[in-house]
Amino acid sequence: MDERSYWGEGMRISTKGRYALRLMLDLALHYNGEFISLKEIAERQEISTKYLEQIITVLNRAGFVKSVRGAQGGYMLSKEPSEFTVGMILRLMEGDLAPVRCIEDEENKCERAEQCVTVEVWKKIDEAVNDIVDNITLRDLTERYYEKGALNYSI
Amino acid sequence: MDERSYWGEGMRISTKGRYALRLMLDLALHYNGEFISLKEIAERQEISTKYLEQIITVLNRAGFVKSVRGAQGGYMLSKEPSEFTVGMILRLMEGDLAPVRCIEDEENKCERAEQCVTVEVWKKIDEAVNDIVDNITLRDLTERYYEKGALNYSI
DNA sequence: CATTGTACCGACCGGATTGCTATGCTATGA
DNA sequence: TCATAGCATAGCAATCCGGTCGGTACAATG
Repeated sequence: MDERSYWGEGMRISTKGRYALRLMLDLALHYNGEFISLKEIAERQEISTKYLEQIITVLNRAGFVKSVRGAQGGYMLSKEPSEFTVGMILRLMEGDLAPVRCIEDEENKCERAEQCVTVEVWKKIDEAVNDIVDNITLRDLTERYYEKGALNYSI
Repeated sequence: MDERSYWGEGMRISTKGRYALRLMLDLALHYNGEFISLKEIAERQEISTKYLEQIITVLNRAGFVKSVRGAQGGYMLSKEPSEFTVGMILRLMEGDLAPVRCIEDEENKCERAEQCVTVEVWKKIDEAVNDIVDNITLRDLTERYYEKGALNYSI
C-alpha cells in the first residue's frame, strides 16, 4: 500500500499516444526516401516490436504512413513531417482529447448542460490543450531535436 | 462493437474529480453558515449518496470541508469559496494533473529525458492545464452560475 | 527455389482502474 | 431510544492498459 490521498491516475496520455508520437518522430528523423523497418525503430526507441506493431497498424490504416512488405520492407511517413501535427497523432490514438465526454458533441451533452458551470472549466482545458497540440508539427520536433543535439555536443 | 479508429479513452478526468467539483460547488452555492446534509446534495446533483460519501471523505480529511454529525448534521466549506481553486480540488482527487508521469518530478524522470523532445509537448500541456485550473475559484463558478441563471430568467 | 526478413493479422491475458453498490458500524442529537 | 448522519470496508462487473504469442502473406536475396 502506498500512501496517496487520491484515487486513480488523473488525466494521463496513454502509452499508445506517447509511443505513436515517438514512432512518428523517429520516422520523421529518418525521412529520406528509405523505408524503415519496425525492428529498427523498436530498438532505437526501446519499445517492444510487437507492441509497436499494434500502434503502427492504426497509423497505417489512417494513412499516416505507407508500408512495403517483405525483406527490406518497412515504413515511411506518407507526407512531409511538417504536414503532421501532434494533435493529429494523439487524437488518432486516444480519441478526442476533451477531459470530459459531455463537451465533445451534442450527442454526449447531458441535460444539466445549461445550468452546469463546471463544463466551462472543461471547455477551457480542452481549448488550451488543442491549441497546443495542433500547433506543433513533427518538423518542429525534429528541429528541436537537432538543437538539443548541438547543445549536448558543445558541453 | 462500435467503429472507432482509436483505442481507449484519452485523457479524461474521472467522475471522482468531476463529482468532487460539483459537490464543492454545491456547498459554495449554499455557503450560508448552515451545515448541508449529503442527502440533500446527492438529490440536487443526482449522484448516489453512498458514492458521494466516499468522495467527501477525501475532501474532509484534506480539510476542505468541516462536518457535524448526528441528526441535522452535515457539511460546510471550511473556508470561503474564493479560497478554493478548481486545481486544489482536482489534484486532491486525481493526483498530479500532468499528462505523463516523467515530467512530475526527478524521481519519475526517464533516462531518455535529455534527448527526449516529446517531453516538451507534455510540459506545455501541463503548464496550460495548471494555469487554467489554478486560476478559477469556486467563487468564480458561483458567480458564473448566477449569471447564467439571470440569463435563463430573461428569456 | 528455398531461405530469410519483413509486414500484417488476430487471439489472448493478467492486472489495474472505474464507477459504482452493499453492508455494517459508530457517533450524535432530538 | 432511536432515527439520522458520518465512517469504513468489501465486493463487483465492466473496461482499459500494456502488452505477448503464434501464425500468415509477401518480397528480395543466395
